[in-house]
Amino acid sequence: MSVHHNSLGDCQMSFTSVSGHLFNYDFYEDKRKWWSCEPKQLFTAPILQTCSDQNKYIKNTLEREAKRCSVLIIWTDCDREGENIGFEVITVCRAANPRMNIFRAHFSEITIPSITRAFNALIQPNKKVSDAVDVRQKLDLRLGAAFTRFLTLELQKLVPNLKDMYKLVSYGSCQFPTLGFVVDRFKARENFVPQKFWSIDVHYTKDNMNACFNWKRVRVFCEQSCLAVMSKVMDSPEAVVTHINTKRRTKWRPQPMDTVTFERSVSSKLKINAKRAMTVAEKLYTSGFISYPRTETNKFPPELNLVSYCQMQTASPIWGQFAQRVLTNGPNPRNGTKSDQAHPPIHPTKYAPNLNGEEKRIYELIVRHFLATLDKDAVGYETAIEISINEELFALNGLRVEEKNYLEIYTYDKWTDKDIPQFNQNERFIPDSILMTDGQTTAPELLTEAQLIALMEKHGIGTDATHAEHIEKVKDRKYIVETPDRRLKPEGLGIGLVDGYEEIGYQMSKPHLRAALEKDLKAICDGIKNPEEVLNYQIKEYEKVFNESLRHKNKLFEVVVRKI
DNA sequence: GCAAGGTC
Repeated sequence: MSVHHNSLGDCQMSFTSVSGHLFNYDFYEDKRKWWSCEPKQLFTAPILQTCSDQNKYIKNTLEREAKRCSVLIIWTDCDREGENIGFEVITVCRAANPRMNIFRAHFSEITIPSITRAFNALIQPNKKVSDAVDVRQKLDLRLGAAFTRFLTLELQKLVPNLKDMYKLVSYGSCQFPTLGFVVDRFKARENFVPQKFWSIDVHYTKDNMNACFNWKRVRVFCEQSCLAVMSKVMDSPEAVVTHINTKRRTKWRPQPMDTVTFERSVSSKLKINAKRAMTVAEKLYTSGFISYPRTETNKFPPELNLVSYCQMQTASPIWGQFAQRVLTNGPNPRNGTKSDQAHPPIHPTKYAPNLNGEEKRIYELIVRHFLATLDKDAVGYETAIEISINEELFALNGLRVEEKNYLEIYTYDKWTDKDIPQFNQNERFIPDSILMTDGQTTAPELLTEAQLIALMEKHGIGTDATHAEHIEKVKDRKYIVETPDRRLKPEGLGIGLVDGYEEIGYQMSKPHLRAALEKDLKAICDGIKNPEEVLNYQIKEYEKVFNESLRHKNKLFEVVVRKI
């Protein structure tokens, strides 16, 4: 937004917009061809900012408007990338009109109170935050280009028909850790050694119900000790009820939906991939049916008019009555604690009765989730019975769901009654049977997409907008595949790359490197570290890895080639 | 033919 006046009182304003970053870093022309230089040179080769043809129109608009205005107010998202985009706008406008006064609006959602508040409390743009993004951009470009060219070209030398199988072998600071998570789980599964265990179950039929009491020690890994307990129990097999305890239990309704929750829910509950989920969400957003789908916020801002969004849903023949009930009792959101200071949680913004297919299912999930967050937790009563047989303890748990509440709308969650017979304190009985059982521990399953996204978020790999893309990329590179039961399995090339780097002593596929960078970026934002120093340090560290890859390239690629 | 981050 630019203001055509010296003060912010009585003035004319003009609004214009950008669409993501205006500029992108790239190497100069002489280094863009893959064979133009040694990949190693890309660590130090000069780089420049380029503006795509599409973005040139936006740039022209900014320049034109800047010339007519005396004040510039930046209203980009109030997150790290948003601050950087703000500075791209500032650079363009200042070049067109050096006398401009520049301000930054700080707002966390687009509601009238929030916008008004931001306008009345304009601040200065934060260069430090923007600098941190510059460091990330430059580093990602240099590392990505250098390692990707190196890996691809070297491997092509060794495997002449590589091109038929893999169009390129890439490295990226997010791709590799994403791959690493998948490989880690695969290896945990491969290397898993099952362990035998033993347990004891007590069966007793009462009130026409077969009750199975579980051993309080759950299980032991030694057959002899289980046999010892078994013989003690059989010596005097009368059970006495030692405790009866009934407790109120609640099952919590979901928290407002952020992007990661959205992707994970769609992936696990609707069996639709995260990438596809985001594409559909994008479409629902641009059609006006849902709010902005890329958000890290899981609490509703007080200014958001939940009542009106709820009201819209009362038109539905399926969940209209539920929406009405939410309105009567609340709405009563179960807020989380995360906020990206840029967007509210994902919520429906319009009733959409005419959707079909995946759009319909995804919209329905968003609405059901939204209404569920505004309702009440489910309430149940858990009865725990404890019995003692010759001093050995066994337990039986029953559940009675008293109020389903949010579960009525959030049909993806299940919480069902478990009926058990009535018992009295000190009641004695002879069990129908006391059985020693055995089993063995089972290997962890391969990762699901939902689990992988959770890991990425936990370790700071990628952003809300990019998790799904990174997963898609490592699939596209043939580092991993999706199994028929929707689990992620590494392929030979993926395992080879991870092992190859470990072989020469670098954990390129572990999340620590990216996490360390994130920490440095935070330090730049907080003014503790200098951006140039961080950049130089990071480049040097990766250059070391690169040089070692060169020095040990035989060893590195020997491992890779063996696996493909 | 490279990255990751915006966004459509």
